[in-house]
Amino acid sequence: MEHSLKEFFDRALKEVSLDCTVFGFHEGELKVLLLRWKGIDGWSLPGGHILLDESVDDAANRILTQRTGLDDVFLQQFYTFGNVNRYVYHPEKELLEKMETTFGKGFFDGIIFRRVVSIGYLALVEFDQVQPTPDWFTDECRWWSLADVPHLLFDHNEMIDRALKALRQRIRNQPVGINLLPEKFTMPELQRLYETILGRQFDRRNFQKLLMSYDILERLDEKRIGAANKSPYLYRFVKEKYERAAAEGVSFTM
Amino acid sequence: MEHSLKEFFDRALKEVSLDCTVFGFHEGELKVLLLRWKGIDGWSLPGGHILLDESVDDAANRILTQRTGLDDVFLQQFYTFGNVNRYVYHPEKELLEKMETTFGKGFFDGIIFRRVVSIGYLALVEFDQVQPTPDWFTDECRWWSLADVPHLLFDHNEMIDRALKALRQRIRNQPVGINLLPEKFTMPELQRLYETILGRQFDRRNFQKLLMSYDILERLDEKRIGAANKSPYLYRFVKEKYERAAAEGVSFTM
DNA sequence: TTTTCAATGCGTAAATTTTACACAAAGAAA
DNA sequence: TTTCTTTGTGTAAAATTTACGCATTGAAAA
Repeated sequence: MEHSLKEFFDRALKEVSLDCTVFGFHEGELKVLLLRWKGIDGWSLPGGHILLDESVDDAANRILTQRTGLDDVFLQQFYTFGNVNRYVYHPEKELLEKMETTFGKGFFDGIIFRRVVSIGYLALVEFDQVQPTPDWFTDECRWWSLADVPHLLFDHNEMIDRALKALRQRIRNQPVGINLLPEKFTMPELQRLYETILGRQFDRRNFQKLLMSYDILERLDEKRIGAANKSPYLYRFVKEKYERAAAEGVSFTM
Repeated sequence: MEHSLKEFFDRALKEVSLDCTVFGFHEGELKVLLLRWKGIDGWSLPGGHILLDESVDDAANRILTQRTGLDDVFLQQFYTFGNVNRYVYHPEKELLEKMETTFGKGFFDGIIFRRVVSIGYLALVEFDQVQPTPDWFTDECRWWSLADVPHLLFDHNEMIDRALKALRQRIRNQPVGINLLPEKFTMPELQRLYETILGRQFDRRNFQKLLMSYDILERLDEKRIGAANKSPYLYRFVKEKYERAAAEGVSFTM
């Protein structure tokens, strides 16, 4: 990493940033990945700036890989945030001062942030596969339940709200489960995922009927054992069929 | 207008721009508003840069008003374009040289465009109400039928493609007609608008049934006379009801 | 070992929504 | 007056979505 921001921004865009809302699904809850900044006491979404020779999509993938250790995940732009007062939640000046305390006087020399527009990306990852990795800028990297998300820096609470709305829209046309669940899962687990994202309950039998009608799932000869009830079958997505469905679009009508 | 770009960019973001795909509906066709640049022989979407004290949405409205003379129109962000090679279609260097020929040597002094990310906006306007107004940068301002759109500067052809896709999606959840049609219109006119946008035909009777079921249209006691056939009734959107429907979302299921 | 309890697997009937379709009437033009 | 094109209207069939019950499984409790 460079010793000064200036060196970094000689290679990157200053007025545009990119923030990822990373969703995971664990113990029947939707979680979001947040970072605690070094030096200042505040949480935010993982984000970063775009290198000059890198497309915005590439930048999103790079940042996500650096942050979660994951590659090749669902990652789509959903909205670009450009309010004048995006920084109002934590005045920039105060923030810069605190960071200079941490990183040393002169850290910001040659750099003036006039204003930053941020491109919001929505990422869906398999919770168990993620290795949250705090970096040079970050003290801590943690999953939060949506309900518990604290007051974040900048406009990042608004970003999460919009990301969730975007997710709710996209789940209706794309078979999103493959991105949030492990390789093998039961039908009730898949249903709980849908119920959690959409905030509604579905009829067990109708849900199974609809999902199977997409012809993207395969029932395995294995069952999940251990619980005090009838053991449910395990399913998995059939990759080729899934990809065709994702391209053509499904319609989740419940 | 400033005499140098530098003066302008002292007050505006350089690395972010904004381009509007402005759709209008005329003679049963979907049209898009394009500009021909002064100095260089090329067409593009109307766009511009964002002032430092102006939100991105405000900038879009300002640019659109300057360009079309219209205020208070449907205007929504749909995608942000950030490929490294966005300018590949018309190499920036060549473009700058031509512009210096037109605007005078030194026009670009103090300004280096490293790279520009552009936020795409979708605008829907009433064709007859628009007064296309070429500005200082622009030789000509003209409506083009979608099928006839020429090869545009930068990635603007791709922008129109994506804007149309976005429009097709949004027409399914928002009663978009009000933005593209004049105050009063006939049911066949409304149907033709939907058919044009979606590129499909609908049954006349089912279309009327569905649109009336939204409870946002009012049939007037007037008819459109003049054509060699039975005179169709005129309809109009009932504003309050329309706004409630737009907020809650309709579902155009055909 | 037996019983209990909670969750799963499976199929059919009812309700709702979407699609298909035909004929009479209006109005300008021939 | 006739012709021609387009509009206004309602109902039946098809498809989709919703509602719902019972037998079975497997761990835990008795």
